[in-house]
Amino acid sequence: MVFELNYKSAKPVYLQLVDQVKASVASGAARAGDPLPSIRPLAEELRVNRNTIAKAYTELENQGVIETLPGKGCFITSQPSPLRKEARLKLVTQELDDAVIAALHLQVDRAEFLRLAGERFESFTKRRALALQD
Amino acid sequence: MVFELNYKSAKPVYLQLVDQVKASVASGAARAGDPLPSIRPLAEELRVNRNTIAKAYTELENQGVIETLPGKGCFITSQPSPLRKEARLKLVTQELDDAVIAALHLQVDRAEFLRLAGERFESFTKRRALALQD
DNA sequence: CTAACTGTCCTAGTGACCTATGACAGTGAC
DNA sequence: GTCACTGTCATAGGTCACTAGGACAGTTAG
Repeated sequence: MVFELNYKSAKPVYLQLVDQVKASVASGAARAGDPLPSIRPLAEELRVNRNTIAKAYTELENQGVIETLPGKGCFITSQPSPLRKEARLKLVTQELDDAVIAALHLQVDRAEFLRLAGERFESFTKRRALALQD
Repeated sequence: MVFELNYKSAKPVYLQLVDQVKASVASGAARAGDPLPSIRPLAEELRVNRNTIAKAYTELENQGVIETLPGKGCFITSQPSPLRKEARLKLVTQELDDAVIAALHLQVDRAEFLRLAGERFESFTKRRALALQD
């Protein structure tokens, strides 16, 4: 797993890590059972404090993306979301609304928006399919 | 313009205001030339400090959503984004990637994702069309 | 057992955010 | 001109998220 941090960003480092782990899982780069990098070495590599990594892992565990085995490490979970379909659609809708608002402010029309949406979805699912071949 | 603030949210109040103004513009509820509420009365109504509203308006002006006429107030701009099409598509793509990642984590498949995307886009454009009738 | 690793808890410093207040400049009605 | 409005700036103080370093408990290899 390769992380890229933007220390100047308004988004806290630990949330950047959360997003990147979730993106890795979505793209298939990380699969159920895969271990996450150990906190201390990763902190040293990224030049941040151990607790920053630990906070990211705690957040990922709360979201059900990873699980912690005491003394052994953190691992990607096989994750069926426990939420009802209604609740899951609502969460995706909120993300889509942000994208729609951005599109309307940036003069991106409906056709182009939907083309991009399909393109990006397939970008992730194709990468996931490739990763599953290994 | 009606604002709803969540004081417990992790998102700063001034950014909540920025998002809501941008959403109003996207939905047509606010149109070019429309005045924004004056800083002092709005601050009193929302029970926040004047500076919090001022910070939101400053951010909106930086983003080109509104403009300030000294001594008169703040107004929605007729806003063609100055960015090149390439740059605008990149920004929308980033928003869409967030939505795709959420969808994949929440077991929302491609068809449903694209259906939602079209539905939400039209939700905004329909409201905008209705607002233009007035 | 020791040693080296795993994640976790506790305490503390920094800075963003919000608040409060006063003072300032530009506009328009009178 | 005065007065009431507009947004802006400077200052100061309080709160909390974020980050940092030390000490701790569980696991595994030797």
